[in-house]
Amino acid sequence: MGKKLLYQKFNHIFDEVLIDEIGKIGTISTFSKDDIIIDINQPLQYIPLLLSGNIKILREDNDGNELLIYFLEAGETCTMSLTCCMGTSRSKIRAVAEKDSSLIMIPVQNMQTWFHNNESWRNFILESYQTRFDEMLEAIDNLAFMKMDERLYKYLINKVKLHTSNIIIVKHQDIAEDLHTSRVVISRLLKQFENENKIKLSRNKIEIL
Amino acid sequence: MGKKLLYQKFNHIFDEVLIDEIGKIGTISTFSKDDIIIDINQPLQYIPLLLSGNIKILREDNDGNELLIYFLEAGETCTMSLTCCMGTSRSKIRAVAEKDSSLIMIPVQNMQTWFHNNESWRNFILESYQTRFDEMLEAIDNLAFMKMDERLYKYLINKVKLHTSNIIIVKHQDIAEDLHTSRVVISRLLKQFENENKIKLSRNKIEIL
DNA sequence: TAAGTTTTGTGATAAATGTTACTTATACAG
DNA sequence: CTGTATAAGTAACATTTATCACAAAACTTA
Repeated sequence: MGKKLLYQKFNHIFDEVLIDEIGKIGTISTFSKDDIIIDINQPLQYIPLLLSGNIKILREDNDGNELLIYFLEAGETCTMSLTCCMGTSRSKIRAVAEKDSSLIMIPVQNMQTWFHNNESWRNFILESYQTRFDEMLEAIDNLAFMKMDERLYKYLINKVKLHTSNIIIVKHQDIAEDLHTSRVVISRLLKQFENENKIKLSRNKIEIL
Repeated sequence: MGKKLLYQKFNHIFDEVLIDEIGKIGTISTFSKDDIIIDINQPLQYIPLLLSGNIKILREDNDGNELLIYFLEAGETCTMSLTCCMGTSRSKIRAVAEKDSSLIMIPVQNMQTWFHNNESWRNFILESYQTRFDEMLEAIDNLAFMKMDERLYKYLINKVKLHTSNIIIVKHQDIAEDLHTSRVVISRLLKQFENENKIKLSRNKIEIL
């Protein structure tokens, strides 16, 4: 089942030899919504490829406050902790399942071998870095050039795309944590959006109009 | 002369075959302080390797306001616009010479060939991505978790390291542009640092104590 | 040497965000 | 069905940052 998903999602990225090898070596893992997949400072022994679901990548400050950097989606380039590509031992980010997700975990040792021996893996790694790099640039832009209301609205639009639904189930507190701000600020801005007919609010639920 | 620098800076990173080839194909360019090396939306046809000097990498918002993302230094991994590694046609960042710098420009076509044929180049590219990725994470942390005074102080410390001098020649307006804030805010914070005996101020000059 | 220009510092005010407290509404558990 | 817990909205106030205006000091140019 998982191997089937692997083929389905990656057959246009990896050559068949590599897919077979990944299928043999990799371990399928499933995570429920809100499960921590990788934690900060956790030793990295696997490269996870996302088969289904989606994942949010977070940074943490010295006081334990978090910030969402970007979301990962299935089927797309989904190297999560890019430090693992280099065999660096500990994660600098936290990966949390945004919804129920399944991944195939590949032992890190193979990464280097494939990197030298397999052209499709090399291209995949390079493309993953590039995609992540672009998303980091976007995260920097959001923080440096946007006010909180703009960041919030963009966040809501991203959630809608991710869940392919105009209604997102989320608490104001959760949004505040992702955006590294206070719950009151988020409640105020959301109310303002409602007054501007951009969204409709209910408890635990936001509908983007 | 430039070829000598190339050997000196990169002989422990690249194998000899690659260094020779870079020396043959590459064009040495020199830039003066404040020269624009790569501009935003500029078509990318070369991969620049930094031989000497240092460079600052900037983002720009829709109104033309800039933000410093990170500095590049010579001899270290110095892939500047990582998009060029993928043959992406236009730059998303602006690269400006922080001090007089020299670079060797490699036509982009070779990048892909070497990437598949040369292990030392592959390792170099991978390591460059990783280094830049770490610096982007740091830029995100600075923006999300730090107040302007902390960012400013860190900026000053970085400048000191870059120029290997406790005295940096810079205008308040330039700092304000790098940190994407207003000149008045920077002048006030610097004055406060002086009052706290962290720095000593003169016109066009700051000495870190 | 004087005039002009540039840089810096300060004051006043505004806007954005953060924090604390509290009330109200809604969902959940027994 | 009721009590409790949780989530959301609002008020008041504080802090940080941004903007505008202007004066003073220092540097440059003629």
